[in-house]
Amino acid sequence: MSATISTDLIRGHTDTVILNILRQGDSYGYEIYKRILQLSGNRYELKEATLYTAFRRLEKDGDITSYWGDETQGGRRKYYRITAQGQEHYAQNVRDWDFAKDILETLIKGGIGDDQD
Amino acid sequence: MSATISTDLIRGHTDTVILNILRQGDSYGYEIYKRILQLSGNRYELKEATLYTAFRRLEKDGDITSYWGDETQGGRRKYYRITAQGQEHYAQNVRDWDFAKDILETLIKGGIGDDQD
DNA sequence: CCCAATTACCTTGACAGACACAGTAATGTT
DNA sequence: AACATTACTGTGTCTGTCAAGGTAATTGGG
Repeated sequence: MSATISTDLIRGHTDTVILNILRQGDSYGYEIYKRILQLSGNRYELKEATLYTAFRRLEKDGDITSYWGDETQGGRRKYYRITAQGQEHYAQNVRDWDFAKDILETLIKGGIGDDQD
Repeated sequence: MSATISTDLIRGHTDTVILNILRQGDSYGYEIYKRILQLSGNRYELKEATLYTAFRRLEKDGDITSYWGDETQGGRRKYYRITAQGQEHYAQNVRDWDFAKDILETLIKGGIGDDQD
């Protein structure tokens, strides 16, 4: 892996990243893990512990549901599906991110004369 | 305050925000607190506990130094000054943010056909 | 002149998200 | 047979943020 993203820069975005992948169709843990690596060009690895912790959280909150795949042979797979509520939360999270991004830019790079409102 | 930024979206950026303000000149806690409110257009309030925690961390790490103001009368003020190392860390943090931002955009909004590398 | 608001600093304890580490179990490859 | 890979799970730890609490001086309004 080349340069990587620090933990704290991704923090709080994990759920949104997972919901975004599930918007494109049901998937399971290991596939999502691989997909995130691929989408980030090997620059961000969402650790498995973090991923499965997020699944519990999202399912408890009603943003996703899960079901076991019917692989009669081969490793069992637990599939996750985004719910209508999850779709709404995803959309809200994206709005929050777009909103926060601009303010962060100002706070991080802004200086004299950049006052708001 | 109108809409606000969630804690987790700002997490990990606190030090960078403080360093950015100190790049523009020495300052003290309460002034920095107010400045962040102002720069964000009242959309983000860095809590005092967080601010003073960050001062300890930054000073311990050598990114800032502190000295008491010489207000002979009036409330004492503890001023903070960014060090050369702090300047370097600030620059690196900004690079990290620019880098992470693009990847985050992809992970949050990207879909099929957005593969990297 | 008193009282409330503001300025200014600080500490402690708790919480939540991310992850290191450890484990289980099946399949595929050599 | 041995090893890598796929696939899922639990436990305990670390770190940044913040709620809640505290101290003390100054300023402005009634």
